[in-house]
Amino acid sequence: MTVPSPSPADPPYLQGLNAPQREAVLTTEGPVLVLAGAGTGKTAALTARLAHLVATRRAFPSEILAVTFTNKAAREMRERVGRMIGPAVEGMPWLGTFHSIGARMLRRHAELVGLQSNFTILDTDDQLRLMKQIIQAAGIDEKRWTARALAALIDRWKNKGFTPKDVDAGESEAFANGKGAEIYAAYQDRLRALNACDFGDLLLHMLTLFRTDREVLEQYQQRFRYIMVDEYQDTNTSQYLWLRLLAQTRKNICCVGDDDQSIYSWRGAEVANILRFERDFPGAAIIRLEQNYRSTPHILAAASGVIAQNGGRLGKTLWTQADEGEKLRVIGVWDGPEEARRVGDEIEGLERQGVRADDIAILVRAQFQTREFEDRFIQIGMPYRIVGGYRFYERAEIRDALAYLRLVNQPADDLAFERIVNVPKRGLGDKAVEKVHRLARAEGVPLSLAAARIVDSDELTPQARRALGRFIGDLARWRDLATTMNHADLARQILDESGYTAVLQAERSTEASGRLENLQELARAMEDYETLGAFLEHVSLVMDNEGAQEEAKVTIMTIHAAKGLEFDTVFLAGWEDGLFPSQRSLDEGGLSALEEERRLAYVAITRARRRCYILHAANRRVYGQWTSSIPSRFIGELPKETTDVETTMSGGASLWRANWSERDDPFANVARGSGRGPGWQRAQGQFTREPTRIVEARQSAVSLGNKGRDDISVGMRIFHQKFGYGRVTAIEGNKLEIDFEQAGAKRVLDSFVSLA
DNA sequence: GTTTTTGATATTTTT
DNA sequence: TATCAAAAAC
Repeated sequence: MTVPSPSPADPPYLQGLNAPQREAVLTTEGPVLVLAGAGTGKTAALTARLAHLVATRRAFPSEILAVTFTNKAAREMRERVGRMIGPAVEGMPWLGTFHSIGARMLRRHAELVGLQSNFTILDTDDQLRLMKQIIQAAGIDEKRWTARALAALIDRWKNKGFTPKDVDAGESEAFANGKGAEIYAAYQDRLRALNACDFGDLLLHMLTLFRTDREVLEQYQQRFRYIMVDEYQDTNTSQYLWLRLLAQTRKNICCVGDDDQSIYSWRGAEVANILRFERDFPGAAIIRLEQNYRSTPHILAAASGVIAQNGGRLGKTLWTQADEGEKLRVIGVWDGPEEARRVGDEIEGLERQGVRADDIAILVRAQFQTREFEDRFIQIGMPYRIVGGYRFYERAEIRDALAYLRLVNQPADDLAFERIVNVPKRGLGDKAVEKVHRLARAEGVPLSLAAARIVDSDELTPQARRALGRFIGDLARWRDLATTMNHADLARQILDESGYTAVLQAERSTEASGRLENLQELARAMEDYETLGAFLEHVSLVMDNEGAQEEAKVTIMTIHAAKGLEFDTVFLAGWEDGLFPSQRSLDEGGLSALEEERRLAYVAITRARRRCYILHAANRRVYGQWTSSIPSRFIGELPKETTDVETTMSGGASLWRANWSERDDPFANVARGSGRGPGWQRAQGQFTREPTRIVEARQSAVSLGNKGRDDISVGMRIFHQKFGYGRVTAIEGNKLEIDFEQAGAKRVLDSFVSLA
């Protein structure tokens, strides 16, 4: 296809796009694969394409299926398309994540798979608790086959598009004493009885329907004139089959992705899907977006140098018109704390040069690495933000409150019932709940119904009977109120009348007051939704909540969480063999696991616009044990001319090297011999060393401190934002040593505490 | 029925 | 080293 050159007559959505981007927009008919490298304006092309389809009346907005993986990506696309085509974007019900679209479809056809349309969407936590019950019922050794492992197994099957019938005997044999498929079937039966489904089901149920019910499939094939898929490299088999069925008749499917950024294979993503696109859709147009608008040539060269070590790539050559910029800096330090200190120092230096904290990110391989930085930043008073960790809707108090609401919304939700039947404590222990369980099983009814019946009998002790009766009565009343009352107010009333708030108020700790605030925030968030059902759906599908971004902060997060983001300055911490690439990927998984780690390295480097620091430490504490390690092999793959290497160890490179020299390392010969064997790094790990020098360094830093405030003295009780209440045990300049009631002994800056 | 003690167990986590 | 869940003690 010939690509029109830019002209003033271009519609607005084409302006500012380069030639390949235009081609991606204008090639509307037939299958299209857009290979979009990091920072090549993928989203711009995708949204313009959507606008183009609507503007040229090729399809109504409601006839376009546009799927993403994250809510964030979906939201962003909706906003950008809205800016181009105006309010017509409101009529795009089929722009969303795989799961939200799957849920929307499934609610319309729920009865065809044996569910009611108000089914509950279970999260991982519910899933696990359910699995535990099934394991017990099946009489399987819980130690050998944990609920976690079996849930993961079923997840994997669902990702592959397997229903219990499709699990072949060989695979079933290998798990849970050959009961794999049986457990899977039992799990599905339970879900149906609970009128619930898990994340995998949102796709799998629809896939099954598409396969078995021609009418349903044709209805959607007819409707979707055009299909667009973002991050195609992350699709799993079930999603792939789902898409292929939908695209079968019209074949207007446009997939955008980057095989080099496939980092979710452990979540079921199949890079193969993108690699074989041409075979699946013969005659597909392949468009490469290779002009990078994000990073400097040095950063691109470094990223390319690393990813070039991988085999089986579709291959892209990123280029840029940007100025050369700074080289990457590879910094070797003695240990984890020094790494954090060093990064803190660099950031302070950058801020003095006018770099804003929002433009800086620290990316780590694993969540536990964030702690070292958190400790340091609290100490020096640097504002930071940790992305990931617990999310709002995963907090215990929120999940409790949600369980109440779920039970009001859907009486058959046994998992919700179990969660809160004795929360807050109302004297209904295992014994009482067990009786309700038995009755429910015997009569084949939900727990809440069984509970209502058992209250009318003399099965329970008078105390339990009274408590359960009250609970059931409350539930009935709330359900009644739900028909008339605004649901946010209902939530507040439920929390009050159940005694949940009272218990927290009685607790009087910082934690408890935080929880109360969270609950208030929950009720407030409910006001944004039309119905209780709509709110619960939102919660199930959107596990994150965006808190308002107040002040400029440095962001600390995992590389996985950083995918799709960009920052001026990026610090990549912990580039050591065994941590990154992870020990797991070195021990098992073979070449493909290592290559995924390498793609992760590629993603990490390409997050940087202008400056990229890579750090590695000689010693690190892992699970409380000091472990020494060598720089990541990925550092060796960085092209020499793009990097500056330095080490901050006072002893210089010799000391650094001494750490694994033959002089005191019994495994040195193994190490030098193979250098690549999977086992030797672990052997290296046995060799530990206590870094006494660090303690001295800390003390000297303290003595340099300012003179501090004069309203605090030893023995005073103070309050700290993060650590709560504590007593001052020592003062050194502006630094305080405090014995916190909750957090134990910590060293903090005096400006961060207030008098209690 | 609730609280304390022990003990095993640890990546990445879009939905 | 922390955490979280199951077992034991209260």
